[in-house]
This record gives sequence, structure tokens and C-alpha cells, in this order.
Amino acid sequence: MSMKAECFNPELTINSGQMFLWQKKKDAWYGIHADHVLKLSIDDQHADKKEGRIKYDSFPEDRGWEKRLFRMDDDIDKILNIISFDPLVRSSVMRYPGLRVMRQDPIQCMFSFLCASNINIQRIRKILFNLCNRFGKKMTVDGDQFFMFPRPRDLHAANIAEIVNCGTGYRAKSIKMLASKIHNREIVPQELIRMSYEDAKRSLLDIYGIGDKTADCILLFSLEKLEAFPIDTWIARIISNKYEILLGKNNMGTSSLRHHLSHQQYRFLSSRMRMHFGAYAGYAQQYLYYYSRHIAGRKW
DNA sequence: GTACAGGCAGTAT
DNA sequence: ATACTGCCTGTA
Repeated sequence: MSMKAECFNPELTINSGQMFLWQKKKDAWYGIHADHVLKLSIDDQHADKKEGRIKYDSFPEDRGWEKRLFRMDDDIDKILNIISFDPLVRSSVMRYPGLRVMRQDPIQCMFSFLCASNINIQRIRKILFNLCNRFGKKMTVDGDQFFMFPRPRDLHAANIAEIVNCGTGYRAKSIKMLASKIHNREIVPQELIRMSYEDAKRSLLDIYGIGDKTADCILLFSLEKLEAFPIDTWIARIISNKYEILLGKNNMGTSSLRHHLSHQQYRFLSSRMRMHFGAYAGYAQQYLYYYSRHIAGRKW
């Protein structure tokens, strides 16, 4: 069976819960990516042609951003074939053609998932847009105003109260502490990228407010660790329903899995899934995650 | 009112 | 190691 890379679907990928700061205006999608506004427009006039149907722009210009953001440098045919040995992943790959893992800006990704704990996607978006509006630089694109993602130094300099006012709640302390660590170069994204998965994960877990799940999201979506397998409530649900066989006999009841995962349980499950899917477990996770939310009827 | 949402840290045992 | 708790805040 061959998977077709040309069926890449940017709209589906943007809306798959990996990235939070994209919005649709008229017939185009606009995304905040660090200090750039990215624009993706569907050219309906050329809908009959496969090539060049999607137009990619960036402000300021940044040629080839789509290749980096959507990981077009991955050998997607190979990856999908490898993870499709698993029947459920295989059916998800066929069911959601064009879904990809994104390669986000590491700093934006860290703050985004740091904000994501204990809330739903709508609220994550709201908080992040508020932070941009309050602390980010303004840019006008196509007559609309956009606010870039805040720089760590600006969040580092902010009052906790100002951050709380963006709707972050108790996350404000974590945001400020992460900003300080990046500003002081205690955390350097390029170094984390060079490290192994395990070493980079340990570094992330040292950051206040970052636990197993958040760390794995950052590793997968921005630090080149495609073996990372984040387990959130949706993935936990699908594991308990469909992958009981991988859980081991006496380890945990599938019921406890739906509620809270201890650190030990998370480590165990995550490494089991990594053993099962291999070096591209993160891609498998993304397809399973999408499937799990889709069958639950979530509207993203 | 109160339960819940893509977790996490802190404390006691 | 595990069990249990509180946490900001918006929405149903």
C-alpha cells in the first residue's frame, strides 16, 4: 500500500490541535509564528490543477517557510508506511489524508503548551491571543492588525498581574519563570534540538510548570523528536479502549487510565507506545489523537 | 450551583 | 512510589 504525499492538507493540519494561533479571514488562513505572520490561501480558480493550488505567503517574507512548518523534508511516504503496520493507525491515515506533524517555533511552542494545562483548546487560543495582544509587536497584513508572539524578554520583564490579566490564571508564574530561563539562556532551543530525546526531556521537566505531557508536545512539535508520544486525556482514552494489549497484565486497570496518570504510569505507557511504533511514534500519535477527538465529535 | 476542560506541583503517607 | 489536593477561569 502506498501513501500519497501529494494529498497534504494544510487546513486539516492547522486545525488538528497542534497549533493555536491560526485564524481564518475571508478565504485565507493567517497564523502567528514567532515574529512572522504566515498566510495560506486556497486558490479556487486553479482548483482543477493539483500543483500550485495553495499559495503560501509570509510577512515579512520568509521563503520556504511552508516546507519547514509542515515538515515537507520528511519522507512522508516512508513514515506513513512504517506506522501503518498498526491497523488503527492505518485506518486513520486513510481516513484523514494530508494530516501532518508540524515543526513549530520552539519558544512559541514552549509557551503555548505551558499555557495548555487543564483547559480546553478554545481557552488556550484565547489566552495566547491575549498574550500576543498585550506583549507582542503589531503588524498590519492585508489591512488587518496582527500581534506577534511575545519575546521572552518582554514576558520576563512583565508583572505577574499583567500576565494574569491575559487570562492565564495560575499559569502566570510558570510563564514568567520560563521567560526568565530563556532570556538568561538557561534554556537554549538549539541545544535541546541537538540532545537525545531523553536528555532533552529531562531538561524540559526541570522547568516549573512543564510535566510529562507538556514536555512531549514540545519535543514532538518543535524539537525534532519524532519518537515523542504525548499522552493527554484523548490518547489515554484511545489507549485504554484500543491498546489494552500493550498495557501489560497487572500494571493498571484501564479505568484508572482515564483519570490520572502517575509519572510512572506515563513513562511506562509512553515507552510502550514508542516501542510499538518506533522512531516515528509521534506521527502515529497525531493520527490517533485526531481520530480520538473526531469520533468523540469534537469540533476543535 | 457545579462539573469540567489537551496537567502540574506540593504535601502527607 | 502512590494518593490526594488545590489551582485560574470560562463555558455548559
